[in-house]
Amino acid sequence: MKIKEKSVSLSQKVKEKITEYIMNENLQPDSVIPSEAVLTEMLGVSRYTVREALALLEQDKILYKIQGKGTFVNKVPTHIESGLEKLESITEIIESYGYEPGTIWIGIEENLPTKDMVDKMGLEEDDKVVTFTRIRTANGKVAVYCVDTIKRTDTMEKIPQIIEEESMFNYLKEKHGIEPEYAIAEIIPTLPTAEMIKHMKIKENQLFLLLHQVHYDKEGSPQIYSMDYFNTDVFKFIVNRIR
Amino acid sequence: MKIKEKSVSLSQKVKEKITEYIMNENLQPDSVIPSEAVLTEMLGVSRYTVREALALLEQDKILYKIQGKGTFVNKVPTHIESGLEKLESITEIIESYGYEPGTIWIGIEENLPTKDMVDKMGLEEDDKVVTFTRIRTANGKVAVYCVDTIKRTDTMEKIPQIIEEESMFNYLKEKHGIEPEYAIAEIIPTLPTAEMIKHMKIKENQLFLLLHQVHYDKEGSPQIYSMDYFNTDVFKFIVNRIR
DNA sequence: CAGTGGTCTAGACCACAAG
DNA sequence: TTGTGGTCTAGACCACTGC
Repeated sequence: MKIKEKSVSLSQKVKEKITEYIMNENLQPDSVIPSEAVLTEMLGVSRYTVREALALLEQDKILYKIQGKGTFVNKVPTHIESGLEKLESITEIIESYGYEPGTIWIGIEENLPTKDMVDKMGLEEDDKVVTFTRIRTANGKVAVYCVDTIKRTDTMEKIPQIIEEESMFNYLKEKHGIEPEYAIAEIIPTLPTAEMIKHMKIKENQLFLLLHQVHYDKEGSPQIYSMDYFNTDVFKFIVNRIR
Repeated sequence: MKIKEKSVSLSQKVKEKITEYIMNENLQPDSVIPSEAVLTEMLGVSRYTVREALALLEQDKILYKIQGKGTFVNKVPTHIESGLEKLESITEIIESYGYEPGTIWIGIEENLPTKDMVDKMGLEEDDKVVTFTRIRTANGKVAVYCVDTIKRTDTMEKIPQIIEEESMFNYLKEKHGIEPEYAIAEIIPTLPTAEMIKHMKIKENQLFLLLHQVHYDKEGSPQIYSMDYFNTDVFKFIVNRIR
C-alpha cells in the first residue's frame, strides 16, 4: 500500500524557493527583493503564482510590500508564536509549550442546559446536554480546569464513563463528527471556584483566566460550549492583533 | 474643493451585488448560491473577480464553500462583533461600545527605559523614552488606566504638557508619523496597583485585565510599548479564534 | 518618465462530490 | 460522467513611487 502523497501546491513550492533565495543572498531587513516580474522569469511560473507565494510570505510577516516601490524583507520575527486568535485544542496548546499533556477526570454527566447554553447553542429548553469535566496537566502540574458541554444526540446511546482519547477535539471528531472551525471566546479574569480549590489544591487568591467559549463548525452551527479556567502560573496568553 | 472620492474596487462592488442577491432571494442558511460560472455571467465580470468577492464574503462568515459541492449561505451571524484580534485604539474600542470616550491626564514624563523595554523595543540602555499616563473614561466612568511609552526622538524638541488629541493613535500618526500595523499583546489578570487605586477610586479587590502590548509598524519595527489596565466591569474581552 | 505592486480578464486543467 | 470549487497561465491596464 502506497502512502498517500500530499500534493503540494505550486505556490507553496515557490514560497519555499523565495525563502531560500532570501537566505542564500543573506538579505538584511528592509532590503528589497526582486520584483514580481523578475521572480516570474527566475522561477518560470506565472505572476499569479508568484503573488500567491508573496501573499503567504506577507501573512507570515517575512515580507512587506509598498506599492510603487517594491517588496522588502521584514525584521527577524521573534513574533512568530501563534496566539489565542489561532483556535487550538488544549492538548495542542500544552504541547506547543513543550510540556507533556495529561488528564485527570472529574466526571461526565447528563444535564439540562443552562439558560446561557440555550441562548448560545440554539437549543430547546428540554434538550439534553452532556458535560465533560477534567483537569488538564502540563508535565504533571495542574494547568487548566475544563468544563466542556455538547448537545446530547441520538447517536450517543449511552454516556461513557471516561474517554481514553487525550484530546477532546480528536474524540469529538472521530466519535461524533464534530469539527470546530472557529470559536468566539470571552476572556474573564477570575478567582477559583470552591470546586476547583477542592480538586486542584491551589491557593484561594490564585488568579485564573476563564476562557468562556462557543465553538462553531464550518457551517456556523454551535457545537461545543466550554469554560476553561487557565492557571496563569503556567500559561502566557498572547494575542496577535492586526489593524 | 472636491472631496477625494475613494475609488471602490470592482470586487467590492461585486461583493455588494452578491449580498443584495442573497437578500432579494431571501436565501436561508445552508442554501446554495449560484456557482462561480453562473455569477461570472450574471454579473459580467471574470471568474477571478467573482472569487475575490466570494473570498471577502467568506472572511466575513457570510458564506462558506465546499469543494465539489458549491457555495452556501452561513447562519445569521450574531458573531459579527470584532474582537481583540483586531487592533484598534482605545478610543475606537470605547466608541464601538457606544460610549463617549474621555481622558483624564495623569502626566507625561521622560524616563530611561526599563530592561523589558530595551529588550522588546530594540533600544539602547542610554536611549530616552517618553511615557504618557492617562485614565480613559467611557461615558464618564473610569474604564482604562493607560501607560504608553515611545522612544524619545530628535524630532521631539520638548515634551508636551498635555495632548489635546483624544486618540493616542491619531496623535502619534500626525505628529510623529508613527502608525501601528499590528501588535503583540499579552493578557494578564491583575489587581489594581496602589497608583491606580489612588487615581481611580476603585475597590482593592476589583479585577483588571492588563493588556501588555508592543505595537509594530508595517516594516516590523517596534513603535509603542503600552500597558493598558482594563476595568472588566466596563469591558467584555472577546477573541475570534480561527482553526 | 520607467518600474513597481494592485486589479482585472479569458481561458485552461485539476481535485472533489454526487448521481 | 457532470458540475462544483481550487489552482495556474498569459496578458492587460491602473495607481503609486521616484527620477
